[in-house]
Amino acid sequence: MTERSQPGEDGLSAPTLAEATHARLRSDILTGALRPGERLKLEALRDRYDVSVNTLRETLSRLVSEGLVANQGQRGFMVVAASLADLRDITEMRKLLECRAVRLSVEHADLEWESRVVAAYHKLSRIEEVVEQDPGHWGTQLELYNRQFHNALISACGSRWLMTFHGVMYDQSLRYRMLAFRVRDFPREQSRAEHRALLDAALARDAERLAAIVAAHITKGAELYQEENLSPRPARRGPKPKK
Amino acid sequence: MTERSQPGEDGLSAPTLAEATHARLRSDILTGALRPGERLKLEALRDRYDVSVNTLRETLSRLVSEGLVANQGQRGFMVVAASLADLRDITEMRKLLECRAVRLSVEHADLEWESRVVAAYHKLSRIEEVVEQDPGHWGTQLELYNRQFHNALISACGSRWLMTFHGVMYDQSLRYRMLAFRVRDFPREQSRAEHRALLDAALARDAERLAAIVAAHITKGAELYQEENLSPRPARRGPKPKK
DNA sequence: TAATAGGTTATTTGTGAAAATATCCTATTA
DNA sequence: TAATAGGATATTTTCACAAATAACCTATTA
Repeated sequence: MTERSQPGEDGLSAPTLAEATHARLRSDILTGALRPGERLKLEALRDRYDVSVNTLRETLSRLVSEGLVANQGQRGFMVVAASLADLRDITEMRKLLECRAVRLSVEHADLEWESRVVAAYHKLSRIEEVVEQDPGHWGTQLELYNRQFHNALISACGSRWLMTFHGVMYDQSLRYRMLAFRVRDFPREQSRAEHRALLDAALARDAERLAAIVAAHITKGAELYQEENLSPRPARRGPKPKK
Repeated sequence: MTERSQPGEDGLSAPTLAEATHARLRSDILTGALRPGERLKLEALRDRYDVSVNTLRETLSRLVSEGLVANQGQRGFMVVAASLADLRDITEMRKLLECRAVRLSVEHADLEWESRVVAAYHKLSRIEEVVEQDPGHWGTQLELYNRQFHNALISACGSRWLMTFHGVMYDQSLRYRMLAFRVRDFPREQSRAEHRALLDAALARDAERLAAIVAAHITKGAELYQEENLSPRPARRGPKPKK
């Protein structure tokens, strides 16, 4: 067996192997290392992640509930397919949730919230500068700070469920963003300007303006991805699609 | 080993034991047979459901993602606690989602949708009559038809994710309803009147009115449950709460 | 040549038991 | 008496292997 992780390095690391595997698989799906529609054979995954089949099964079951893996009956697991219709659905849903959340956040705003927003913006802004000059290499770090900024904006909404559902939608949209990453370059300048506008609106505690910018930001973000590298069939080799 | 289920009785029954167990556990949590905060020891569950520990683990992991079970670290699983704050959160969330969904449904309305709504209302209405005279015995059937009616109302919204999230919130609110079932009698007449109003508004395709009634319906439903039989601690017997 | 039946392989599903970890009880000491 | 250390028990976590099922290939027939 592989050695267990350090007993509590940062106090928050997941001590169980199953949780660690869950995070790894999830990450591999979100980054596109595991492509949409790809079949997830247990033995192959066992080799790749070096854990037992049962642990994988537990992990995959959780990912099914999170909408990242599909399970159809007795024919195993696969990465959920990607489609333009799905992307549209996710985009609309994320707009609904995030707009509502920022409105609530402004309602309940306090100094703590403001500070979190400012701090998150600072990190994001800095990494954006770095990426500007060395694109490609710091992509994942930028994505992390991007998420943390959006999370900070809604962090005072006071609804655990709203945060949860928003997180799911953010993950889903992130996957589509990652799938398109290699094809088109992201319009960084425009994105930076919008983040700045979000910060300003938040500090001004202008809920309407904030929600409007959020909606526009999300819409624009989603418009970039066309169906170019979404679908790829998992390469069914059997000539028997069964009717 | 226990025998497997019939190979496809109604064409929709889950063929795998894990899925069946998932449904059973989920049902037991929603009906309150497993109380909030109750510790879910694997061996005890193994006896109760007659499946192996691994299958249970898979099942429980899925329920964690669905927000019905909590998992804290290496200390096993438990039914998620219930609280008034959580109920309020769920109620607001369900209002947001269901109102949006009925509005979209009216937008995309067609004859198929209308028929589904009418059919679901008919079933619900009939079982309501039955329950009126023999309360208590047909409770679960009423809950089933209630859910199907609400599902029919939003079934034309065109958003898979909206349906999914609404389903989660409906489950959660159902759990609270079931927890309060033994204490207070449900105001059946008022509920019936509201269902009738929902049907009328749907057939009139009046989105605004429909959304307004939905919001009121959900709010009233949630106001009934006070914190009487929510919390019950799982009876920690160890005197060492560790700081 | 197309289609089907049979057997073979690949994959999933489920079980029991071992290792790791937490919890609990008891006795010893200050 | 209170508190701590040590060992015993209970529980979770993980694995390796067996049964059940689906996928695949080949040969035989119409």
